[in-house]
Amino acid sequence: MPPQHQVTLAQVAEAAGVSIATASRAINGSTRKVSEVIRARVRRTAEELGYLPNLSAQTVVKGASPTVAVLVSDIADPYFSAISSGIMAGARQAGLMVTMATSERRSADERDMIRTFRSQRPRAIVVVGSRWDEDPEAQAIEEQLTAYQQAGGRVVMVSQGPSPFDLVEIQNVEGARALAHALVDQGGQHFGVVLGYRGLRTNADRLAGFAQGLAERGITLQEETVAEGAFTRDGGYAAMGELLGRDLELDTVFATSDLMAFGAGTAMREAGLQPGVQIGLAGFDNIALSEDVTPALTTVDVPLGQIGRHAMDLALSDHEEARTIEIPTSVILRASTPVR
Amino acid sequence: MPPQHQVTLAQVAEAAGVSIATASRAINGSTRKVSEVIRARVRRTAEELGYLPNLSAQTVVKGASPTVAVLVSDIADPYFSAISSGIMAGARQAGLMVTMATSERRSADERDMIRTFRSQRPRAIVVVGSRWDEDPEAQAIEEQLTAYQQAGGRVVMVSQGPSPFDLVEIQNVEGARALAHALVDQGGQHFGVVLGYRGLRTNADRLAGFAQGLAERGITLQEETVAEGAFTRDGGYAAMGELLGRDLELDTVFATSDLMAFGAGTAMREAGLQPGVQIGLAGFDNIALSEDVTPALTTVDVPLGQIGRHAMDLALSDHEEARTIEIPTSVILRASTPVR
DNA sequence: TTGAAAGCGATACCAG
DNA sequence: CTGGTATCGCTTTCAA
Repeated sequence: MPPQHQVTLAQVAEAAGVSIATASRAINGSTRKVSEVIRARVRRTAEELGYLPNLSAQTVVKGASPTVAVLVSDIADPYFSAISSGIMAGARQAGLMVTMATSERRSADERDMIRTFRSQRPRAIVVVGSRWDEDPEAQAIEEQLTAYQQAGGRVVMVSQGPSPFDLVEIQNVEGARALAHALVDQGGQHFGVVLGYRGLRTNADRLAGFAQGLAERGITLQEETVAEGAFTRDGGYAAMGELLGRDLELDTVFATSDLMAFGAGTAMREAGLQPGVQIGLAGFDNIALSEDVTPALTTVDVPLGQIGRHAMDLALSDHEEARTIEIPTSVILRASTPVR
Repeated sequence: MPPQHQVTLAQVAEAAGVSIATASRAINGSTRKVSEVIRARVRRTAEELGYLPNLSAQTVVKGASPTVAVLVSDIADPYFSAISSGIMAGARQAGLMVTMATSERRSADERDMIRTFRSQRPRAIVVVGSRWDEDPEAQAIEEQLTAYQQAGGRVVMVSQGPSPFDLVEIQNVEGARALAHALVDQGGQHFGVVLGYRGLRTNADRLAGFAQGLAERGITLQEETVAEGAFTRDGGYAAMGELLGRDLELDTVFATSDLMAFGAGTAMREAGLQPGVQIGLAGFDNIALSEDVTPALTTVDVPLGQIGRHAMDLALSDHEEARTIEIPTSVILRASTPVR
């Protein structure tokens, strides 16, 4: 790292003919006990010299940095980028910087990144993304976060509980269940599921909710009509291919994310099936483009931007007990699931 | 900001029975002149005590933080999130943290954010996104960046030149020109353009390239067949609506981004026109979902992830003169533009 | 109100 | 190789 020559507070003080202490107060003075005259003079001098406070120095003495650290699985995924967008908007309003890292869903990396975050002494750490069942790192991660919290930081998880930390919980089970009801009401009878990794709680919940919803309408979801794949567009494509290869009679397919649904839709078309015509297709998340595809995608709305905002609200609010904010989801029927 | 109680190096040193200096060397010692015995003991002690280095303290004395600051227009836009993803991958490899901010294309905010970035003493600042013509803040921004660079930081711009800084330049003109050729070769004759804000250089370039390409095939793009809108999905929808209202005879529409094309496509359908059948539709960027929509979108590929990587390469490489990396673009013909 | 000086946590130079 | 100490830039008592 090249050393960076910068104007320091001492130089400003000197140029303005005041003490460092006074200069400090004039520029960042919490309790403004500086005469207007001096205050103005110092500020003008700082401006002229191009002074910029050294955030790190401030952090060292204050003990915490005006920063919120965000860990997401994959920023290129519209689900995460939409949530991040909400977080960043909230952070900006609060005058905080955002430091961001992507884990690519590798929990060992996740653990390391949280360590690095802690080194930064951020005001809050927000972890966005589903937890894995039987994650060998889970405990280490929780310990890190707990230690951080005990040292005075705030931890916010975005995904699903239970969590000892603040939580923004997405109602995956309820949403999937409502979707199942709606699809049956539309006349669906033979359902398939394009499932993201089962080990990811989000997928497990969406699957369980969907199966439950079907059951409540007297339909049993068969295990052979469920194909698992990566929780990505490509995973959806592959899983749908597998489903097609099984030679089942499906009239409706539920993919556990919109992204997977897009991939699944392409696989359907390649097999000569038009989603929305010969076969129904539904997703989950209601990402921005789901209404622009043809046919527009039936899905479950998850208010992504709001989630980010709520996460920041929790991160900034000052409370003792861990809180949970429930995020309701709602079914959106579009052309990809025709009424039969 | 709540004070955060943390284990300090001094405590580790004390517990391990060595001096602070030795403890420092044992843990971060660049030139490892510490006996293995002591080194191991100190490290073990640090581990036991849960010591985490204070990054800010390190930054104060070293003069720069192990960080790269990234400014993008809008992280929810797949164009920017894909580039960011590349940047973050590169940063991680280099062991750098990423601090990120979104400007929402407001250049006054952009200026302020760059100031804040500078306060952080990052190793590099990467600015992603098209510049505005006649931007009143342009000079202030350039001054900020220049000052930062003179203080030893690296500046990388991602978009278009000319730039006094390192630059990752996307060949917008060439791409649009090649697209025009391809579309004419497919039999297109009456072209319309759904244009993002003209003031944004990216759009101006894409429009100019497209017009030039058409001209080279003997077709003059009429101004009345160009409709301008926000550089977003909604802008594309609105601009296409406007174009449709003008009652022109168009057989092919070029939108200056895929996102705008998606919006335009929806507007077309609402007007009873099937893209890819009655009318051709092409975009620009080749974002992830452009091949999953129906009909798959003809577009110009921009290797988004690579761009982020290249930006990091420039940010990390140590050179005197500003460099430019040209990013080639290539036409991808898909079903949204039928051969006539 | 203002200034002098004691830290904050860590690095690195200089002796030993 | 190890330790003492000046120093980084800034905030914050504590006096004046």
